[in-house]
Amino acid sequence: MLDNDIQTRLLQQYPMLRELPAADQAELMATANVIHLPAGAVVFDEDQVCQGFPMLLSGNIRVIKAAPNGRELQLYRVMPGESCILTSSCLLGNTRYHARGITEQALEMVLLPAAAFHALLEKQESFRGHVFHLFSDRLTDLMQLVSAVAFQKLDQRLANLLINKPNPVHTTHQALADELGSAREIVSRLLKGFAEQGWVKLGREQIDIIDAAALKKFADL
Amino acid sequence: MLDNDIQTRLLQQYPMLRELPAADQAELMATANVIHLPAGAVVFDEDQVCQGFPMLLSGNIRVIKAAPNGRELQLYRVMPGESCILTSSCLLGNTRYHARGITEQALEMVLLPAAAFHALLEKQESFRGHVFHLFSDRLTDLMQLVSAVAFQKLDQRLANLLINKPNPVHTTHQALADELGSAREIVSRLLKGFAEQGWVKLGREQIDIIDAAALKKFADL
DNA sequence: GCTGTTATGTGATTTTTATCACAGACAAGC
DNA sequence: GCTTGTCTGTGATAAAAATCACATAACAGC
Repeated sequence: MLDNDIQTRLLQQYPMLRELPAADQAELMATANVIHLPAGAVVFDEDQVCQGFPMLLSGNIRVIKAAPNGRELQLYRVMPGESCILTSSCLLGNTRYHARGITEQALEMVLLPAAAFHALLEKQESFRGHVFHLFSDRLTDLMQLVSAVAFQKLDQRLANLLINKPNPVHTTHQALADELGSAREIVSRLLKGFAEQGWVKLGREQIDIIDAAALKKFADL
Repeated sequence: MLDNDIQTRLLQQYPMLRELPAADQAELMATANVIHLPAGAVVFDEDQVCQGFPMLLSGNIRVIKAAPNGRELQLYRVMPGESCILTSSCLLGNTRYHARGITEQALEMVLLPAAAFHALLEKQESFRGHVFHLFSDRLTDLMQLVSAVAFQKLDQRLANLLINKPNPVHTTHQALADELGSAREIVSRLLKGFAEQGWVKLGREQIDIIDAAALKKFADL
């Protein structure tokens, strides 16, 4: 059972829930539960069964594919208000997870149990539409990812990654490598190259983007 | 309007349609149309709007991402009885295609117009379930693809590709390269390596797999 | 048979990415 | 201050893939 504060915030992040008939909304609030996780926690992992449909209130989840040798590749991030295509897929197809979800910052989320999710999906056209729209958006991202990994050089992918982050980029080279599915040294060297071009300025856990236009141009060369 | 022969074959390939109420089934048969395409035809392309939901009777579609430099990568194949996740996604999210679909052999398919697709999805739980199950399966494939492209070496991916095709593999090195997103020369050389190991025997447009077990072992090393 | 087309083999070379092995730099805590 | 741990820079190599440039081989149609 969700308390009042949580309910308010849930409706703020997922306004589609407001469109539910009062009874359904009440039932949702009664059957869902809140989950708190610290940063770096594993939300779900490869081959695990899916527990329910997550709706994020704060924090976010990095969904990654881990390679046996310790390298990883980020598939996408789930932010508050968004949905996790993998979870939807598991729930719809009754399959297991094929990736790992890790909290980036401390996470607060409402988990709608599988049965309730299915019931809502069945009854409520608006809910369904919303879920599938999110689903479709994410698939588009995944396609771009495949194409980038297959055809683009790492330097272009890195440039693209940088310009899609808020300007002084506050992160480590290792974290960037993990998003790209590569190794830290490579990222360091490529960044050095960018710095020599005058496109960025490097600092500890910080990258200042000086010439975003040049980066952009380089990224989709 | 579909003729009787087509209707019969459609129901054979997509038995889920039998579960529809007679009226809905009749309407579907009335609004859908048959499309014939020769081998190598473009069924849909990047940035195109989605026309409807395809159901294949014979032939198949290769769904690929094309790189600007002429290289390509196969995302998946659609066979009779299956559905195209990209099309579903476009229809659900009202977005455009993000890949290209090309017929491999001559194609015969029934196209359910977008409006009819949405109506069925709305009304018929069984239809919905089926569509989403296929959706989910395909997503799993896509995840495996991302992970393979990101982490596996080409020789392993090639080995894996070979053992998943009917034995004597009848295809060209270029076609294999296109499936893998690589270049023909590389595939030729790797195949030569396999032949030297005694795993395959090479011929023109034909690869005989002699030691599938060894290939398999090598593939998921 | 000859001819054009498509498929394959292969050497030489370059580019890109990965790996290993440290050295230095910076920050936080004592 | 010093110590410890994390982050970054960098050289040396190696490995994997891509690219270029042809040579040969097989087949298809006259």
